[in-house]
Amino acid sequence: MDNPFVRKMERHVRLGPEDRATLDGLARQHVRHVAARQDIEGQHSNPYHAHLILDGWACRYKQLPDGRRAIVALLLPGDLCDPFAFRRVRIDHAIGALTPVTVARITPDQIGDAIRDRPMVEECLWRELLATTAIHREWIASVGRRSAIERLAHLFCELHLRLSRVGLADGATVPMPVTQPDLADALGQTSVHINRTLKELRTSGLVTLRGRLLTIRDLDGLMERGLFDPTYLQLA
Amino acid sequence: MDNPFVRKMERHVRLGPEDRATLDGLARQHVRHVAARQDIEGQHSNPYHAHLILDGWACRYKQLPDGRRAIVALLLPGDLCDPFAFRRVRIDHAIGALTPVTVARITPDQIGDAIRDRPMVEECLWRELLATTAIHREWIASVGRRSAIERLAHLFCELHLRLSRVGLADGATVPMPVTQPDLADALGQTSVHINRTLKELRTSGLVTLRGRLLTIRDLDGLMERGLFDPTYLQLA
DNA sequence: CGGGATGTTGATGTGAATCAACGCGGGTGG
DNA sequence: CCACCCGCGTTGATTCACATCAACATCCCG
Repeated sequence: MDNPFVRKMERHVRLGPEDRATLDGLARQHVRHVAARQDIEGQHSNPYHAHLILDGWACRYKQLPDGRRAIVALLLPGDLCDPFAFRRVRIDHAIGALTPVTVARITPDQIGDAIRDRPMVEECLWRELLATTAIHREWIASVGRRSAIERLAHLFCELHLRLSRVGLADGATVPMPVTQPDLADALGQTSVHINRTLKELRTSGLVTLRGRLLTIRDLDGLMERGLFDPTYLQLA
Repeated sequence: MDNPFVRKMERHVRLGPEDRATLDGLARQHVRHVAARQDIEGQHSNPYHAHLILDGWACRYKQLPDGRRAIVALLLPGDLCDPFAFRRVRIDHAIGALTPVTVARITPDQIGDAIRDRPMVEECLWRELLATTAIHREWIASVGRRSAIERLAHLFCELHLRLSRVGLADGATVPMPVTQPDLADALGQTSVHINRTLKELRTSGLVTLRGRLLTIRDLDGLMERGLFDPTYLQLA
């Protein structure tokens, strides 16, 4: 009865009890565990199932021929790995677990049935995809035009907000179970420079990051530092 | 009877004559002209209409508080400016004309009716949105992990392919009606550096750019230089 | 036939990458 | 249970890709 996807969707659309039950049913069958650093979907695969993240963090990433890795999205509990799976398209990137991950595997048929029974489910899929594109656009702007410290501050604000929506933020403290090399590949930098930037955020009293927990000491200051405007995440 | 959106969609889905007529009808009413450098939608606006680009180039962009501009997408003929308009969401970015642009204005009702009459229309909207996200991801990888020359080469390959799909490429020659400052804001660089990079692509015999026309002298070489893998655009 | 936007080139500056070294911690195998 | 070791975090020295600053050429439009 407690599904991070439902928790997130309830912020945007009005779900009746049957809608909630249907969405919840989708996430109950075929629960699977994936170890950290394992792929959930390989690059250029043609996924048959959709996956909903129930616990843990994953990422979409592209591996360039010479080994460089670009993380193009972070997937948190409540996020759909493959909102396109039921369209049977070949994906252009891999999906990898950054931590141990629990996912629910959903077949195209299940989604089709759910949509037929409860049209609101399709509305949820649209919302989810629109939110994804909004986040993508913000990342493009970040990597293209924000400085190192602005990028990191912006990402922390984004993650704080996204985790709050699914009930995973404990006030100003949020889990941050990724390594500095992971952050580097997500922000288009090196882990060395992430480390220095992190230090700068710490010494300015904005955040502390210890033991895979991020504590935001000054949210307003952090938002200002990252030029963070939360409207893009509130597709309501 | 000649609509760039239809031309693009026919590469992905099988359209019957009625589908084609319906899609074409959407693009026939309320054709509007927008001058270069005018906004089609303002940042943070809450668009009521969807706009389909019939002619000219536009872009999605975000203006940072201090004036920096990030172009997060290029919109070519056949692209939908607001695949989300009929979901009534507030947008998080502006849409601006880069050249004089002709757009078709479409109301949510028209889209709703079209979907009800011809379910294939909704399929087309899904495809369009999925293609958009794939391009977004490629841009994130570009700006994050590709060098200046790789980025520019990659963008030229992308535009060549996208323009070909709507019949706007004349062999290896494609229109490129944007300024170097525009390219700079799209690739996260400065116009000065775009200029030098362009020179490098020219002296390596890969492309020439003159009079708003890009000629690709060596497509294979350009694709290699840009680490370009076209699968992401072929969501078929 | 101007004049402002755009393109081009050179000189110089700098933010972030690279290279390198070392501490630390947690997992693993002997 | 301990020793090892590999990945991660941290810091300093150096390099480099790209930004910035500046000057001038060129194009296009009115």
